[in-house]
Amino acid sequence: MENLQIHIVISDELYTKNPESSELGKKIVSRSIEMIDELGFECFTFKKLGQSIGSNESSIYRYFESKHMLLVYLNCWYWSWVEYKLVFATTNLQSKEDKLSSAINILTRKVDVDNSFSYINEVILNRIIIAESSKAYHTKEIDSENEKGYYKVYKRVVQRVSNFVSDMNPSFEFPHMLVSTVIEGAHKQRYFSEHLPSLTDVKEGVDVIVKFYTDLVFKAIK
Amino acid sequence: MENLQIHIVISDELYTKNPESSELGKKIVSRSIEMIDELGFECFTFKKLGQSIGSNESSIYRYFESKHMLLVYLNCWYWSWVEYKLVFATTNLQSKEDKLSSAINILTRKVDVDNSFSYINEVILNRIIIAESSKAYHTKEIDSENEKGYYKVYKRVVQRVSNFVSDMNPSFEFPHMLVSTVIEGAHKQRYFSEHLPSLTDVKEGVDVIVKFYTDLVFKAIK
DNA sequence: TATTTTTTGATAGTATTACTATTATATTTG
DNA sequence: CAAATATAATAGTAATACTATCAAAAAATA
Repeated sequence: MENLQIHIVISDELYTKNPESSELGKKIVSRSIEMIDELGFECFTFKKLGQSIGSNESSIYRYFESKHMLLVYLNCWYWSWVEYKLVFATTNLQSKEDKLSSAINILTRKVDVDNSFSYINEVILNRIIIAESSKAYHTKEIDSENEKGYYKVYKRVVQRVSNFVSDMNPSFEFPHMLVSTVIEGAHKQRYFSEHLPSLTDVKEGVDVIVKFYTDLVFKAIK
Repeated sequence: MENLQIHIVISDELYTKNPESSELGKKIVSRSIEMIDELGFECFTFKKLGQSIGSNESSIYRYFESKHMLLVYLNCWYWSWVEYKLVFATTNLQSKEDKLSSAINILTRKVDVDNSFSYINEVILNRIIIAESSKAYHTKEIDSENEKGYYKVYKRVVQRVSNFVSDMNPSFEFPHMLVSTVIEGAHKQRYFSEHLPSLTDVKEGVDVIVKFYTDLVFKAIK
């Protein structure tokens, strides 16, 4: 893919000070992605992050209210990026089948390097979204946070692909369920294939996840 | 369902002292289910649990090493109970279709009261499994804990239903992926329907989740 | 260039968590 | 009734997830 220097804009409700507005802010985001991946979300702390980037804990709190909000921010960044990929890949496609299968491909494939967004490593970000993102919304605050719009990008991605499903088969009753099942399922399968492989049918070397979910969708809506 | 007083046996690696061996132990389990549901796993602590059951924090630690291990225990109890339901519902069924659709029904339906297990409320337990169980295995310790067998019951449930899938269509390549997608998907859809309804197509009153996943499976393996 | 404003760093402090350790007191069992 | 076991009470620890304050550095502006 080309190196378009595109900018992903994140709603200012998700941060206290925009991390894109300074070098320190970008360092906080990029290093936090690496550290959450290395340590897991539970063991990751702002203190450790500060030490690792040669900055102070209190400075990080000036960008993000809490590590929870940082995870919400990363989640939003990730889905904005997926949405961009999705729109980019499906615009100008003529056939409805191609649009849908291209969308499923984007949602279920293994993420590879994208140099359009310099300070964020999408491969690692994808790994932490798979492993940790559910901790952002499996909390007692989900309803109030949803009202504040924290998850609207994710919902928009589901809506876009649901529209492709409905375009193919307008009488199919469950497009949103199908699409959210595919997205969440593909993530789970990648996690399982690494840690609980008997819950999958992934063979070494071959990436069957895209194929599995593509077949599933096209058969479901037939 | 009949009131068979059946006993679910949990591997002794999951507790320090068997909670079924005393009144206090049973109280710990039953009240912890309620409290995790009320407070969420993050805000639930052994101290609060102790206060609530009129017992001491240190006494609870004598049964469970940590609140993480308690969650693993509850997870295991839940899947052992599902496995029992599954075997009970499918034994003696003659047709392969009936076996599979009965299994999908067990895995995706809304749980209702079961008085066979006196001190555990399965309705609430189901709710916390949906909302909190992923926190048990989305940790950095997953691989070592999997080796210790903490997730073997869940894997056995997936295996059993995968066998039904393979019985129906021996050439279907991805039975485990299909079954784990259905189980995880149905849980997610129940969570979404309550908190992020735009990710689903659930209408008030009607339970479409069972129908959706049943259709999905039968179309997938055709 | 000087001054003001903004940003960052350093330090200290708090309440809570997730435990461990010790000892005393009940309760059960032989 | 004695011995063993289970539970309760209390204290203590290191770490977490912050907040508050103030000084120093850097950037913006006059």
